[in-house]
Amino acid sequence: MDYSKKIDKKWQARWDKEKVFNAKTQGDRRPKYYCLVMFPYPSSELHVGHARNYVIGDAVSRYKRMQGFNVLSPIGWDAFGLPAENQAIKHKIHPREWTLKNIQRIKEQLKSWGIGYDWPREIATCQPDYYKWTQDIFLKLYSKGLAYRKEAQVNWCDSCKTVLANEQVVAGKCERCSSEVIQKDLRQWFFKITDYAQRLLDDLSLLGDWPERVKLMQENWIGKSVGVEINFPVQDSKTILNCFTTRIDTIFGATFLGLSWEHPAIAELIKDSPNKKEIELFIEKVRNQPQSARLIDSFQKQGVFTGKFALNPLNGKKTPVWIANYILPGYGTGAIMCVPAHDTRDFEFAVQYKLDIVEVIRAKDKSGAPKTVSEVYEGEGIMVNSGQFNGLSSEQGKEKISDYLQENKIGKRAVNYKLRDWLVSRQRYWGAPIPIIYCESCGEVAVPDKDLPVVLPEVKEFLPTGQSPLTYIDKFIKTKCPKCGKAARRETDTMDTFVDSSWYYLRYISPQEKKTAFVSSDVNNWLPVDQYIGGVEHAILHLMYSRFINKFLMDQGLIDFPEPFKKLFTQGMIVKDGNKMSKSKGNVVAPDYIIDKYGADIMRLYILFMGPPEKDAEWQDEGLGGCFRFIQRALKLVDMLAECSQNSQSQPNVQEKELLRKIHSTIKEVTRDLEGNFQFNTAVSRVMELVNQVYKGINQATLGKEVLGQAVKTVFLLLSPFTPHISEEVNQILGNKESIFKSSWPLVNEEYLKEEEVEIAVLVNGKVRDKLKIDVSWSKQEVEKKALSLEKIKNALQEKAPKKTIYIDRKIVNIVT
RNA sequence: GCCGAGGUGGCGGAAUUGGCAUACGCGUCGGUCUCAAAAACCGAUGAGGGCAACCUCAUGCGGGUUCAAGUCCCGCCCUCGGCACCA
Repeated sequence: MDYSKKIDKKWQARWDKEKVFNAKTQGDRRPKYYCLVMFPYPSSELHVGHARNYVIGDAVSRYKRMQGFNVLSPIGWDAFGLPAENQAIKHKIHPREWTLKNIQRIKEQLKSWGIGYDWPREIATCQPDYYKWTQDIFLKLYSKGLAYRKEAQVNWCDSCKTVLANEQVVAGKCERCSSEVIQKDLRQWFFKITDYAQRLLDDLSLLGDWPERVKLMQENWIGKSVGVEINFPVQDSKTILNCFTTRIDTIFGATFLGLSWEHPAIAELIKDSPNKKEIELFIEKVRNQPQSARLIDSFQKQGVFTGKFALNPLNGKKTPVWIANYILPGYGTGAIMCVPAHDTRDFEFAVQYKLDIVEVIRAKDKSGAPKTVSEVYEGEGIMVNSGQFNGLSSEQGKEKISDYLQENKIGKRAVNYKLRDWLVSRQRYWGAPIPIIYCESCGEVAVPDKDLPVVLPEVKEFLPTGQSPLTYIDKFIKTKCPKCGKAARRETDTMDTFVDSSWYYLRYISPQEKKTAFVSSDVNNWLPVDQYIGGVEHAILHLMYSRFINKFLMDQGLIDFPEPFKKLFTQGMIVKDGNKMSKSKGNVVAPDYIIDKYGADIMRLYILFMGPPEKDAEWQDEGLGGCFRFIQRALKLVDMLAECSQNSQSQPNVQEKELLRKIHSTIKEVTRDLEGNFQFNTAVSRVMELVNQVYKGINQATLGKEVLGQAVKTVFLLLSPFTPHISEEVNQILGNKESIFKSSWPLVNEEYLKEEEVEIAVLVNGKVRDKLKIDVSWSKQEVEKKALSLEKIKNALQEKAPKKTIYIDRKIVNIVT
């Protein structure tokens, strides 16, 4: 038989008609399995790199279906947001049009690859019946004080003309357009994700089936530090400087205090200073420095003395207060105690401005104050020059001093996180409007539930100006206050796309639901997602936001599971010529020509076969040819089977026995590959081996119809998650009426795996010298005796007497002299 | 700088977790078919040496443990990813 595109179309239509992929969320007795792929962002058509995600997801869901699970595999569109809007502007069309066009195109692509989705559950985040509920979740957060507006220094991309979340700034540049991100003081909307920092950290331990590296990335991003806050009173002033430190054991070495340039106490400290002008100039200079300037190695530590001294609360020592450019305003209290002897950053600063350096922690092999940066000891040790705490270890010192601070009310134990609140407002058009109204007399008012959704109005101009385009739509802005009925105006910012995608996996369960975002009881039955599949680029952004929203919804009693995604698989990128595929590099591999030349199954097979799915892989067109030849070879067996007239004997002959063993060992290994961490590449190669062995038997004309039939059937059953169209066709040719995906995954018959005779390696002093066929019933002594009688072994031994022999059952025998 | 992943033929990559390194595929070479080419099929293919049977050396480098190491331990080198003055 030949494989042609007709076969693809034929089976795609059949699957649709027979609703093979439409799950019943209620009343199905089979165990549920929710297989979710990260939904596509429709800003352009898909290439083979994208295809990997969907092909893997499809292979998993088809496999699980054959294993007897009630599988849910939905799809939708992450359809709001900057990339679509930017593309639309570039092509001079409305973002909606652009997006819907792409959705149409991608849908065709996914269908032509035979990816089996539950299409009636399709959702798009840009549709009012979806974003109504995004707004609803916003208001739920708002009512709990977890969505709030504040004036803050925020990341601003001047090319995209909008603010960005911390997570969307990569090395000081905009994640989307790579232009320099600057800091602006703006009034913006935030989600209080920091309230969940500890739980987001703790619950990583519930995620046993997540890749370790993703959990580590989240852990680092949350960045928990345990320490103390300590008060330094300033001389001749009412000001008290509160510093956070994780190394309170070094307090006696604090020779100066450092303030960030935004510290609120600065104005008070310098108000009478003769150098006021100079200090203000310095602050202005630092404030205007771009973020990326701090990332380069040559970044110069600079500072200015305030003229004030603070008193060390432990020894009363006078400590100069400086303002320094290396102290971050957004972390801790924005003020630190600086210990140059035990912190390289403080050391560099101290050297530059000739400040004191006092050793207070003695390392095993070092002593004395450091003279160069490399001598700075940052580890723990024994406390010295530390008054009553001398002789304690750092660990004991931390405890003792923390107690001392609490008792004397000059400080307290404290915890800090690097995680910042999630900035969710955007000054752009293509997003869900933030459902808030401003009233002169009532202030900030939530849009009542009955008025949702706040529909995104049609506009003609959506070019970014730094103001949301909605600002110019009078009809949209002008409204009435829901509380007092007076004239009021609407919030004009839209929400970050990551808000849309932080809950979509809940909507799939009841996508048409009109009364609520999701039906709790159904969601509780179907979630958490059993298998989530997507790119590692979402390790922090989407996956952290979703975990946060999930926890929030649990706290509201709306769902009963703490984590949304039980198991996570992050597939590697497909690269071409060593580079990520991109239009600008001109190295995009579009799937159309592959489908045209070879058909969908060959592309699917190659994508799965090209390498371990979690690793990056280099696309090579030649690899497709290999998969094509393999399928041709396998299909030829179907014809050979039809023509085979050789009836099997009642007892299988030697080759048939071997083939039966191979069939069942292949089932066993392929199943193990799929059950483990989706080792599709080895699964495919094992089926290739099986086919190779069938050919050996056929060439020797030793295979009867019965065994050959079993082999052919097994080959295509095992391949069916990977090459579904071909497998369906063969399944039909073999006389089955039902879809192969309604049949069950083959089972191993252990009987066939039993061997009477095996070949083992015979080693002399660890080196293989010969092979030996043994009967599995033989004892060690018998094997040893046989091995010693081999010519090659005698030669290798050269008359030396064996000292001992190691026999590993059915594997090797090693003779040691 | 800190954290993580990895380094195996000409290439993509296997190796049941300490037990026959290089499965499977690509590529290359040789053969069959053909006027010829392509396709297809069959065979060979880690490196070096030898007429040969065979021998020696090979999993980034250097040590170690073991009857046995790609796999375990110690010390380096290199590549890729994340974070980046977080006190």
